[in-house]
Amino acid sequence: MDKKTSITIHDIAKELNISASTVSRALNDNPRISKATKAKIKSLALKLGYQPNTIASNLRNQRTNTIGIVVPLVNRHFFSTFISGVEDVAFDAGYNVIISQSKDQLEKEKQIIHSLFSNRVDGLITSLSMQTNEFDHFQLFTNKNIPLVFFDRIAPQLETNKIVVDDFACGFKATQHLIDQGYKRIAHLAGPTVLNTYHERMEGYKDALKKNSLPAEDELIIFNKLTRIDGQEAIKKLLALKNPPDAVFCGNDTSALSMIVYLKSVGIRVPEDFGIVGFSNEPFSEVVTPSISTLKQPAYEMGQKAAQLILNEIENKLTPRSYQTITMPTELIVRESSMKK
Amino acid sequence: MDKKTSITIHDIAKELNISASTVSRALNDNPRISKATKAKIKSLALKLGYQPNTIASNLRNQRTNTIGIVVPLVNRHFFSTFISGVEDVAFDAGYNVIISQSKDQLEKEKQIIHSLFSNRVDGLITSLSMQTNEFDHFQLFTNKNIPLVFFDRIAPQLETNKIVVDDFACGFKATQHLIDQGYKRIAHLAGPTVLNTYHERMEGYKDALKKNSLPAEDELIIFNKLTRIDGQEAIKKLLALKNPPDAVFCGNDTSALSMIVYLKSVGIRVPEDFGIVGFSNEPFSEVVTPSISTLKQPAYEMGQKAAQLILNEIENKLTPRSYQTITMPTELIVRESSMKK
DNA sequence: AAAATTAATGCAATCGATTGCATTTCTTGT
DNA sequence: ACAAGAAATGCAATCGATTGCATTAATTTT
Repeated sequence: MDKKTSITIHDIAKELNISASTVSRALNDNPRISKATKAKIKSLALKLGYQPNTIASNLRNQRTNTIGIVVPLVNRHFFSTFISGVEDVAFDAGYNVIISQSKDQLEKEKQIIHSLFSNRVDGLITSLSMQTNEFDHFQLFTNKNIPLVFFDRIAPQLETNKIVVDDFACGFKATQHLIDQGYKRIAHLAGPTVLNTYHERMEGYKDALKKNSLPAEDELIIFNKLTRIDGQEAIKKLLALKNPPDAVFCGNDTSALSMIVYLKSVGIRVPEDFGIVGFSNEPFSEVVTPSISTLKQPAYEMGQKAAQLILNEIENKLTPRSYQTITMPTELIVRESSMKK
Repeated sequence: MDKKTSITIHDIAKELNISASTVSRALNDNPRISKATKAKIKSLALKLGYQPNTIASNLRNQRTNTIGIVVPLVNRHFFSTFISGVEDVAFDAGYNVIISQSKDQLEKEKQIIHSLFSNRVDGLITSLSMQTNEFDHFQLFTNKNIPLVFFDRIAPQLETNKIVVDDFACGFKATQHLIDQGYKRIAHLAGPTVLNTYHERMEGYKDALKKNSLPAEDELIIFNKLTRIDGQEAIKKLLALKNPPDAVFCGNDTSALSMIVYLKSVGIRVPEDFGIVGFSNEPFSEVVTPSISTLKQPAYEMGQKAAQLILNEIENKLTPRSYQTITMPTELIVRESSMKK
């Protein structure tokens, strides 16, 4: 059972007394090979259980039909759903997907980028780690004109394709909604603003306050990494202010949830006494009590779009290249946590 | 900027007037090369921005340092967390991970398996699709003694390594717990029992009933795919029985949740009037109201274990091989949805 | 200084599939 | 029946890194 070596086109060639080139062409349906020989070759290939060696083919063809994906964490709903979208489109186009996670560490991100380059992926789709503040490692790809698509957390200074949502507008919408609901003093929990996403959300928040002639006080904006614990600490801090807020727009749903839990525990009612809006519509947001108002990003569709974009770039090597930034639609989902009215 | 071809060891060799073999050996720190030449070569490699071509290396070495993973869906918490565990261990060992999703379709699973084989992954970690009822496609791997690890949804009839939890015991624990809480008539929502996991959970459920001299009536067991809608339809059916149950052990948390939502909507109180236990401890289970009692599987640790197992197998080609089935610990997490007492 | 070791490097084949450029085989027309 | 053209197949190089077996260079021994 345990064949020492795999069946290769040479084995087939030998058995049929023809050349390996003919076998290769036959298996690729090259019109230069006669119907008869093709049939002979294919049936023998089947019989011997021939499986092409993609590595050899890749080496010769200088392409791997593989797309690399680097995300901060694969087990975060937004990212895994995005990946699912990429994977589906890629699979249908005959591409494989190699996935790595940066764990939000710049060093790991660098290592991964090098590794994927050495593996000669045909394109790279990525969202930056929280620590990423330099971009030299991406030059491996840009220098050689290997298609590169950023999504969500992008590198604004690099000329590449990008898939984003309008985080500024999202921040604005969320804040405006809280204002419309009658909340008077609105705080914001922001993530690391080196990342465009968190920065834009915050700016949208500020803009909404300004447009409504509300105070945008520094003490109302708290920066951290938006974990569960971060959310809890942030809400404690906010409630301890001389003049505490009566609503918070949170940079993600996780921190929004932990705020709700904390508020419940100290007897502050949501949404009656306090309004909360989160971000990214995690699966739990719909089902907790109170359910969390949030901004929905079309993660799966973003993945599909990213894949389409990169496949298009891979297959139609356009020169000179033009890069697009695609902004995907978002939706403010109003749920209980902010329904004061 | 746009170099036509990449730098290869031959380019380095030519520039230094030495042979490619020497360059190769130097870069791999082969002791046969003198310190001086190594230094010369490495510094030039750095200067030229040499990046090894992993494809070429893989072809020659007959190994890819790549592990394939096939799961039903990457954006399901259990699977993405498992993947995260695999990825972490694999990365530290210098391995890449190629991920595909079967979408619970047998045909897609087959295609993927072939593709991963052709890509010559060094090992394969997989959990079966819901449709998988034949296993011939895995012979590609078993025949050639390529390490194969099943997890969660395994193929009992194949001799391979396996990572599982004791689903039987889980089903038993869940049911016993409901009994202990004073529920009298306990139903079960089962997934497709071609899959060992759902089958075992059901058997555990039955066994618990028997041990407690409770009736195990056919009408109390419903089979479907455990989606949200499936859960809702199941609970409707159960409530419509002449003699309806007062508790359900659900095959997953999703269906458990949708049952809770439905029960709320018709004014049946959980856990006072009706008890619910789910399975797999989805992130939402902890935060919904009432929170869902469930069985926690150590997804991340299972991924780590699977990776360790397969790496060990890859790196110490043992013959004859011995296969192990590793049963990981689970935990019944008792929350509100079943706390009658 | 010649012989014997040891150290350092090079040659050429290999991994398996692909492909430009022959070469051979088969048709067709006259 | 034979030249000319078309059709089918083969040769050999290529993709880039690796490695067993030389070969050359440097060092030590006598």
